[in-house]
Amino acid sequence: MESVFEIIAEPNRRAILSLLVSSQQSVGEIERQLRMPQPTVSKHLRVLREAGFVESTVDAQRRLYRLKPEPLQELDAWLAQFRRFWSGHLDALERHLDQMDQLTPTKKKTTKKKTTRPKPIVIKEKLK
Amino acid sequence: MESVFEIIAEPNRRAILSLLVSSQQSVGEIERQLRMPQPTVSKHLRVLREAGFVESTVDAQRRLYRLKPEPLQELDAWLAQFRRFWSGHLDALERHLDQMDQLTPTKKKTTKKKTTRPKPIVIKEKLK
DNA sequence: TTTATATATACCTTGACACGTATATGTCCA
DNA sequence: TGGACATATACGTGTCAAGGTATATATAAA
Repeated sequence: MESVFEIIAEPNRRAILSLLVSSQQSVGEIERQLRMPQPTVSKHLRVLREAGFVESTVDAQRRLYRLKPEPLQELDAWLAQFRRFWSGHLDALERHLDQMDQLTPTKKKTTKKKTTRPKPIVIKEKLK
Repeated sequence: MESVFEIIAEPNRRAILSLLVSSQQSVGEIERQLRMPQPTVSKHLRVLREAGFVESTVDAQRRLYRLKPEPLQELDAWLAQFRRFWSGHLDALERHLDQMDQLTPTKKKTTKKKTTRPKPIVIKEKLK
């Protein structure tokens, strides 16, 4: 369980991270919101903590976990080398994501209206 | 091997992706540059192909593999939810990355000069 | 101090996947 | 047509991580 990549490969861990993005949570709160057994939550939190994704503070019996930015920024840094590449493929991105929307229906099937999606940010910096 | 995240969890696959970012490569070229056995390369390429990370064209006996942007963009999209969060922690990022530099010595230990690093891009768009 | 609540950890089992070795498939060239 | 070259796949093996169940630790509350 070395790399950032292996850590986020686990869906439950990603769920925990996404949950913590809004605010810090106790183990019990995570447990309830994600409907996973308490030992599972604790074990994943341990992995996340040891990898630097989260940190915790003690509040009586509770432990409050909150997000730490560095590992995710590291992931972002890795991804940077590809941004230059895909800047030439923005149209393909639109098609791909719109297709994802089709496959994951949101509310009800109304008339297909053109999805307004924020333009991706293209980074132009020079990469080694 | 469902998700994008599991695909890139494997170091050799990440190496292949990084290699393909410059230009398309044949299996043999990848094999030589990354010094991994040919079946290993082929198997990883298969995984990458089935997950949409790469595509190949036939050139006589060779197969030329090139990058496709969509899955990596999907990863980028997932990461987006955290950017707003870490925009308040830019200083911590600097410290973290500079620390990484320390641990991975580049040329020789000269006097510590302030590393010039391009400012991270902060995305201000609204996220659900 | 007992009991309840909150969290962490130990142990076991299972399954997935990465690797190595061998071989199959396919294309070029002599 | 028969090898040489390039790539893909099949099979057996070992490792490792995730889950379940049980239990340990620690703090609050009665």
